[in-house]
Amino acid sequence: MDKRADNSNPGEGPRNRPADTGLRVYEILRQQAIEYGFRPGERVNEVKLAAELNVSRTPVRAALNRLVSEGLLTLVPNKGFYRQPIDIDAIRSLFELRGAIETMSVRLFCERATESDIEALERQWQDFLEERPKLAARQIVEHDEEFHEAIAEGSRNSEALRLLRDLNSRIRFLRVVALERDNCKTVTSVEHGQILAEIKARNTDAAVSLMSRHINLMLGDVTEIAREAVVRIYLGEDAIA
Amino acid sequence: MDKRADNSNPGEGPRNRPADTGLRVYEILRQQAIEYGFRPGERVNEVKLAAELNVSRTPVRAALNRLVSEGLLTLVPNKGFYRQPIDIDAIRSLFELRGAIETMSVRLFCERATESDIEALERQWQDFLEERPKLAARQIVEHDEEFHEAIAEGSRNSEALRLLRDLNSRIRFLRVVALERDNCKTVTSVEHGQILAEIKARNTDAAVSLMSRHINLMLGDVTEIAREAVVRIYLGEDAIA
DNA sequence: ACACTTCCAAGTGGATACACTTTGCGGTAC
DNA sequence: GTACCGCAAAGTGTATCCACTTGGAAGTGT
Repeated sequence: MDKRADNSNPGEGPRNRPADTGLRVYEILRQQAIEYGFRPGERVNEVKLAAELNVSRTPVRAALNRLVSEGLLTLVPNKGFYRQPIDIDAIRSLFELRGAIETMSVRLFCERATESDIEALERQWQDFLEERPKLAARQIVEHDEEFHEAIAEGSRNSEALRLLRDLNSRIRFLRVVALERDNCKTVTSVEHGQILAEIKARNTDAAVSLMSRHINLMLGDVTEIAREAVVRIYLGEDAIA
Repeated sequence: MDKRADNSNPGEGPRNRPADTGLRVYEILRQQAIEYGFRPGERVNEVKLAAELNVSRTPVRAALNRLVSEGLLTLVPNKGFYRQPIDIDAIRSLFELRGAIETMSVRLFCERATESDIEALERQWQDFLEERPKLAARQIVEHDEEFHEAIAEGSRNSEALRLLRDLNSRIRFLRVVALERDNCKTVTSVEHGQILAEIKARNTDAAVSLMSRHINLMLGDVTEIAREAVVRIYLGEDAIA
């Protein structure tokens, strides 16, 4: 049976564009991996995935291969792909690494950003301030990521930006969990305001040290956060309540 | 025709272990990409590669997909895989990024390394000192990478180590070219010695600033190095002489 | 009852088949 | 001579097929 959608009838319709199923599958699986739709340590069943997505195993395998290089999965020969387990050391490493990237970024941003870069950053920050009360934890984290990624972008270092996006997606789940656990008591936006002020004054060192503190705040709680995350993964959303 | 090796005759031989062709192909192609066996910007022909390696397109595509996520290739839908072009800004970004990782690593190394970590590092450095005169540029670069990777390892940050290895392989070619151009005038090992001394004294700040200088040395010449690299890629080894 | 072997189902890894897209070349109309 | 059309070769993207590995359940002997 042809698994492809029902537009096999001739005459009209946008026709099959098989070329983009690859991208589509990749994005779905990436999202699923990030959100721990695959449980940590769990084996990923290619056949089942292919069936769920109504495609063959080929694009599934292509996507999984890429996710291996992104650090989300591992591949055990003759066994298959496994979601990377939650490893406290690895998580700590990721947060530390993010700290190093961000401090570099803010330093370079101070040196290289144009006035309009700074204006854009400030506008983004103010929009966030307004919207924040209405937002769920996950959206707050995403906005936070955008702020930091904007800085990385203004730092004119394309590789740092790329890496930061990677790191962010790998720790997003944990940050959301942490934020929900704290009942959103985190003061992200205030600190962003302070950093912004120093950036505007081009006080590189002050901005860098603020950023460093801002990022490393979470390092102490990594173990607790990871524990909470495991609960969430295995018991679902409402386990917290 | 069956492309597999001639051990199809029954009775003996280690039999086909088709499982590891995937890994083999991946490593070969990765090496080839790193060394610019694929020219920058060039399209990678899957069929030709598969034929050269005597495998089908499947493992080739798997490897290429992973190399996309490693930043060595890009994928253009319906066109194919392309070797990432040599882009001055991207290269500068990579060197900057490496600087950030290395300074973090040496800082954490000073804080976390055991005495035996330090002893091992020193032994490694001295071995390098002895061998260095006999070594070609490429081997020198590889030894240099090992020194820095040992520091990253001692910093107890697995992700930084992983990333550093990635970055190193992506800039290795350029570093080899730079070293050959300079007629090996670079004073890597002396600087390594200085860094080592500060590490042994656990002078974190001094070690960090030495490292920072050590890494950023090359940043100024990036444009020149890239130009030289292009010559090498297109004209072969002896173009320099 | 327990250990050992055998065999089968599930699943991965690789090869091949096939559909679609791109591209360059040659022919034709103007 | 030039612009356009169409066709065919080359090559990518997906599906399917087959070989091999793994793991476990059922069966057998002690």
